[in-house]
Amino acid sequence: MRETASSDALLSWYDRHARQLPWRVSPQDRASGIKPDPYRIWLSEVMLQQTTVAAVKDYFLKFTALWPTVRDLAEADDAEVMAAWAGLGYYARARNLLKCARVVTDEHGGVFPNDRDSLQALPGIGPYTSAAISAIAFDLPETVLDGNVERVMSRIHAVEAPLPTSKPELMTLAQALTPQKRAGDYAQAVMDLGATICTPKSPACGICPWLDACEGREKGIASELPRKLPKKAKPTRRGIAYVLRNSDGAWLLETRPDKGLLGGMLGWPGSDWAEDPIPAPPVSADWQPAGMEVRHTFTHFHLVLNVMVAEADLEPELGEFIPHQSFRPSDLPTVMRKVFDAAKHRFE
DNA sequence: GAGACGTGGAC
DNA sequence: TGTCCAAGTCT
Repeated sequence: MRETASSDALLSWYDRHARQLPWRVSPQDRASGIKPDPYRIWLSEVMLQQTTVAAVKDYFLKFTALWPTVRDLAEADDAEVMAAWAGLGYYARARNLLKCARVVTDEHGGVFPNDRDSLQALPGIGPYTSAAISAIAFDLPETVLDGNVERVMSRIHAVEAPLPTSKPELMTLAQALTPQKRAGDYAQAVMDLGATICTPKSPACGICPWLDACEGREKGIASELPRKLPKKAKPTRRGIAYVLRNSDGAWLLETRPDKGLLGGMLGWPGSDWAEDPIPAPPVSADWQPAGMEVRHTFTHFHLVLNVMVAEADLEPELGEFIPHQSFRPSDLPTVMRKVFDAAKHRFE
């Protein structure tokens, strides 16, 4: 006879096995009355959207060191924030992060609202993040439904319908398990379970606190769940990137338009990215191939970039020369950093 | 509601 | 090398 999954069983496991994370208040500290800082919870949740804990840690520490409060972040320069986010991906998050910090500072007196609807009205905060902040920062009994919770719910209830069709059903199941007390600990507990025990491949069912309640395990299909609709194949696009240095050693870069791919980020001038790109050098110069092409895969296409290099002092129509001293490759999104790595040996 | 939107690590 | 995936949101 299968047992019933209980939030108490999971909370008991969490009390012993909670991960220590830079933004987290441990269950023991919570019990002694320590409350999380909503700013840090919000920042961590935005960074964690579609991003691994390992990748987020250093960025979180850097951001909180540079901007300790939401007001500090609201007053920051856009370019500095985008540069600090470089490498973390999904750059709309950084643009919305700044918008959100400024709305919270200007319209909410620098205090994050503590209800879901107000939170979800803020830029970059959707259904998941509003629930996560409500639960983790304010201990409100909201139900978080992220990829972890979807996987855990689909397994313990053996939901065989594929995502995203099954999402409403998984939400109903998740809500039924959400306790009224210790909502913040519970939300983090179920996500920790998904991240450390109930993993996508080879789940560690033997040490799962919900082992005896898991219908997927009983049926022997836990590791196959959740089922997902097949993905579409990625097309390959091509492009040309132009790396130009002037006689002062400055590099020609441009800030990309806010909308679209790598929006708001620094990058090398280039052609369009298409099946058959049209060359578009930023200035007339003696362009030479760098000798290496750059390969990079985005979420929905593969990119092969031809890298061209030149030295010239002509004033370009687009972009600006960034002085040698203030140019940091780490300020670039990864694909643009790869372009620099492919080009730089030609300037040595 | 389906597609756009990044990256690095695991296998 | 290729595929999958990770605390989603926006349009």
